[in-house]
Amino acid sequence: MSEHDLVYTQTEEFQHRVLICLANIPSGRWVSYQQLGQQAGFERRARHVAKLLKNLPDDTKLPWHRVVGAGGVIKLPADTPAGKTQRERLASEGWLISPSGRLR
DNA sequence: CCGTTGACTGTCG
DNA sequence: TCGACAGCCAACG
Repeated sequence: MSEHDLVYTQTEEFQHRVLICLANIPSGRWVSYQQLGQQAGFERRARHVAKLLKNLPDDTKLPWHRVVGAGGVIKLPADTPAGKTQRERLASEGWLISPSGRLR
């Protein structure tokens, strides 16, 4: 057994908890990167939450589209595949999206 | 060890 | 409302 098997790093803990919280976000709601990090127990890692989401496999069933910027603003550019997917999904869950990306 | 890099954020003008 | 900017912090080269 290697030392790695014994040490649950901060990073692994962070990723594990964030993904669990992500899976629990109900349809029709959104959370900011920062809020998701806080729910997972990490206060100042909004950017790391973003990085984690970015690295998710394309075929993941996790609701990554419900994670947006503070105040409910979509951060992914509208002219990218992921950006379009996010807008489509949020719209299908009842959100109106202003040109600037703000959810209503 | 150090500078860069982000699906970020709050403050300021 | 919008851009610039300073914090943020692990990962990378």
